[in-house]
This record gives sequence, structure tokens and C-alpha cells, in this order.
Amino acid sequence: MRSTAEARRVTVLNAAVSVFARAGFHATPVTAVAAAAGISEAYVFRLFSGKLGLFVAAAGACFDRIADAIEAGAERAGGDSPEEILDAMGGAYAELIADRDLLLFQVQAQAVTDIPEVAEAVRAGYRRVATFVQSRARASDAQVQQFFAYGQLCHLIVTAGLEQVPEPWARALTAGIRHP
Amino acid sequence: MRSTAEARRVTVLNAAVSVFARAGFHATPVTAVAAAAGISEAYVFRLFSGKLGLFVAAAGACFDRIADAIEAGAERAGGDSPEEILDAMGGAYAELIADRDLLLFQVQAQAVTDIPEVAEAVRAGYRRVATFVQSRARASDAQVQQFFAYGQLCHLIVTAGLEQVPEPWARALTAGIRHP
DNA sequence: CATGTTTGTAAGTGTGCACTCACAAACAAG
DNA sequence: CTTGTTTGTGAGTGCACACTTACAAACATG
Repeated sequence: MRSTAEARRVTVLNAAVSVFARAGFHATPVTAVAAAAGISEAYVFRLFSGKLGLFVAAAGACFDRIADAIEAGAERAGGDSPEEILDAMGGAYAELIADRDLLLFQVQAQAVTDIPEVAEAVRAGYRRVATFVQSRARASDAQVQQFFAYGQLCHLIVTAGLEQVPEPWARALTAGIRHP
Repeated sequence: MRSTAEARRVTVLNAAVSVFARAGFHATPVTAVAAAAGISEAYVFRLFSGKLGLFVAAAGACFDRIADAIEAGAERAGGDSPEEILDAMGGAYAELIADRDLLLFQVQAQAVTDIPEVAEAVRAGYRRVATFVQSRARASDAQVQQFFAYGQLCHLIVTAGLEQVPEPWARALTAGIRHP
């Protein structure tokens, strides 16, 4: 016994978020996740109930990390007005998704919401993040909505590579968005 | 000869947008598109250069329809202030994506932007739509950015099925969004 | 009618991948 | 040391699917 199963699961989930983020659920073979985690494909299937179970668990891990980052960001807010706290949360989120894995995984998860288990995992993730944002920042519905709207805009900017496009329309879409 | 190849291509592209929208590029067999279009799989491969060529062509058709709808919506605007024109465009877009196919196809396309040809097609689509919105509405960069941010929010609302969720956080995210 | 072109398909072919199983080594407990 | 449990893998199995090929029927042109 080199390691406990629970520790392996954590390793595998980190690898899974990274690997699924690039090509998505259907285009990513479990072999790729196993290789990234440094174990055999067969053992991944013992640790998780099939490829779908692995993906759903990875989604949970992804939203956990996002929620933790936003929570930590709120602690570092300059003041306690909704605007200041939302700004601090946005900054923490921007920092977190600098490596792109968490952002791209969210996009991939949204793309396979025709699988009910995935849709439920996405809802659970946003439930956790949105309720925290609203209650912690004491923000209005409209402010929360705006917070997530511009978060979703980041998804487009990154997937389409708009920060590399010098044309005016792309500059308009990326203006003021923190370093993605 | 029942039909010309060009007419068939149009039929196939409409079917492709619909079918790819549900399960995405990698999870959709070309057989499914062929069946939806009412022709054989082999003929689809003669009409398009492989599955990727079909998907990229479908992306072009998708953004064509979106651009046309927004253009037509702008014509029906109540006044000629940026706000009124943007509002009319938003309404036309909301109407167009009521059937979900065009919205879900965009999500699927964004999910496979690791394929360079798809990324370029997505950029081309948004280039066309964004430049039109900006020039036709004479809107500021910030207004254009907001327009697309809330458009992207619609993607989340629909894929996660948030309009079915009665909890407060979901109501905040969906508030005021026109009937998706 | 003969010849050529375009539309259309049935029947493969090869490969990649989800998932399984039989088996082995490390550790624990008595 | 023996017996049992957990960690771990190599070697399959079967199926789905992208793409091809050989062939046929519809139409055009002389």
C-alpha cells in the first residue's frame, strides 16, 4: 500500500480537473486522467464509479476551489460595502482562474449538462457560490446578477482567445476585465 | 437527382445545428446528423470535408442566423438611442433562442475551441455580431460589453436550467432576463 | 440511345476507448 | 507464519464511430 484510497482520489481529482478542462468530457479518455495522476486506468475505475462519476466528482472539486477562493477574497476586502466586497471577490476569482483550468472546466461542464448528473453538479456549484456571494456581500439581486454576468463573459473571452485580438470589438468586450 | 448538392448542404446544416446543440461535437455521431437530415452518413461526408468541416460550417450558419435576427430586431427599435436599439436587439435575440438550438450550439462551440478551426469560427461569429451591434446602436464600449455579458449569462441560465429553480439565488440570476 | 456527370447509398475497415477480470504485491492482525 | 484486506496493474473484450470504397440510379447532352 503506497497510499490510501482517499489520498489517491484527491490526486486523481486534481488531474481530472486539469485534463477534462482542455478537451472536455467526451473527448478525454480516462487513460489521460490516469496518466496525469500517475496511476493505471484500471485503478481510476476502482476509485470512481465510471467516467461520469469521475467527472461529477471533479466538478465538485472545481466549485469547492472556486468557493474557497471567493471566500478568502472577501476577507481581504478594503471595506464592507457590497461594492467593495464584490470587487474583492472578483479580484480573487480573477487570480484563481489565471491558470485557466478552473474556468475551462466550468465551460466543459456547462456543455454536458444534457447529462442530468452533470446539470445537478453545476447547479450545486453555483448554488454554493451564488448564495455565498449574496449573503456575504449583502448585495442586491441586480448586483449579484451583474457579478455572474461578467464572470460568464470571462468564459467567452478566454475560450475565444479575445485578449489576443487587437480589433476594436474585441477590445470593447475585454475592457476592464482583470487579467484572464 | 432529387436535389442539388447546395440545397442538401443547407438541409444538413440546419440538422447539424440542432443535433450538435444537444450533445456537442464529440458526443454526436455523424450518423445522427445524417438521420436528422434524412440522408445517408456517406453522403454527408461527400458534402462536407469530415466531421470537423461540418461542425465549422454549422457554426457559420448559426452565427448567420443570430446576426440576421439582431439586424432585423434593430429595425423594429422604438427610437434611435443606443439604449432603445440595444433593447430591441436583446429582445430579438431572446425571441430567436427560445427554441434553445442556437444558444446551446454556441455553448458547444465554445467548449471545443481547443480545435483551432472552431476557435476561429467562434471569433468570426462574434466579430460579425459585435461589430454590428456597436456600429448600428452607436453604443459605447461599456454598453456593448454589458450586452454580451448578459447574453453569456443566458447561456448559464439555460444550460443549468436555472429558470426551473425556485431558490432565491437562482431567481436573482434570472431576474429580468427575457423568457429563455 | 450512348456517354458523362451528379446524386445517393450499402457495406465495409480500422481504430480508439469504456469498462472488466484475473492476478500480484504491500500491509495488518492474530 | 498465516490469513485477510487494501492497493495496484496488465491484458483483454466488445462496441461505437469516423471515414472509405464500390456501386447504382437519376438526370443532362449530343
